Amino acid sequence: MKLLTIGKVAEQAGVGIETVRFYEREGLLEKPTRSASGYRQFNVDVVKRLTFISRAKELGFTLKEIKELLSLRVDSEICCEDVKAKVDVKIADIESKVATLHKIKKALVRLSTACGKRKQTAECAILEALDGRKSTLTRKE
Amino acid sequence: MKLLTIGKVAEQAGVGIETVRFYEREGLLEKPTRSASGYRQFNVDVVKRLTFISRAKELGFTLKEIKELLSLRVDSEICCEDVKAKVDVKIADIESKVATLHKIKKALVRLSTACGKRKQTAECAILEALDGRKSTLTRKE
DNA sequence: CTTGACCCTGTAGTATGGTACAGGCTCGAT
DNA sequence: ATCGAGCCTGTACCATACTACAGGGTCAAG
Repeated sequence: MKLLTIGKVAEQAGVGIETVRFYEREGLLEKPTRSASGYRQFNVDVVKRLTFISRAKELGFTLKEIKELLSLRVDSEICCEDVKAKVDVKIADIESKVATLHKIKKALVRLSTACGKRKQTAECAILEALDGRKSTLTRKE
Repeated sequence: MKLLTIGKVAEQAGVGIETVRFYEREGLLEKPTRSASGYRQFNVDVVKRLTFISRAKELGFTLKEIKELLSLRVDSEICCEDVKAKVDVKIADIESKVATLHKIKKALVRLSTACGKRKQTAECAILEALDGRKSTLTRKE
């Protein structure tokens, strides 16, 4: 089992060293073991976790939500019914996000194809895309 | 053409009054006309714009990116080639987001169905979902 | 055995996206 | 005419998610 220093982990995950320490403080990464001199010794799989966090952030999940997503796995060995309920909420969340993205994309595609053909039709396409529908995303209180 | 006060606009869009003023300052909403006494007079379509901003935010777009998305429509009458290029970048962006969401969703579905059946198989599903793929999302520098 | 790259803790500062006053004017119903 | 709800500007503050020191210890190559 290979152990990495914080610098290696950060580099491989494409994040800053301070960010790794920050995530550790915030409980998104579990506390690593320490060398005799106090250096953090990370397991390689932390890189994967960091990558996941970065992606999830790009998708509009907050660190709090990401922490929940990540904890689903750990908790799943404890109380399965609860976890299933939580997971299903997240799934609905994601489906809603995907649906909204599809609408925006459709509007953009319309804009793109209209470009250079009939300019007038493209007007307001983006705004119209989401017209009238109420968001079903769970509120971040 | 109906004009609305800031309070009405905020209420109808489900955001705070301060938020509307903030977006105006940041250039996400164009400066509304003013009444003799200085009250803002918003056109009804601002509600739509505000709703769009809220949704887009949930999808991980920054206000800066949202501003760009919204400006695509206005600019489209000015320089079409440029706009098309920008729009196409946004489309690729969205496709990448959707793809990542699908992966996370798949992992969650796996977790959900595994729940209560074979507990062991669900382990790490979420992390494995995104393993090894590099994000193609455009960086927010 | 030194020197430079790397690590430690702790604290402070930054950017983003709001949110909350303070202090004051306005509008409309009574 | 007056009183409360609503609007104005301006400034200050907040949470989130980092980012950047300061001041000091560690490790390994030469």
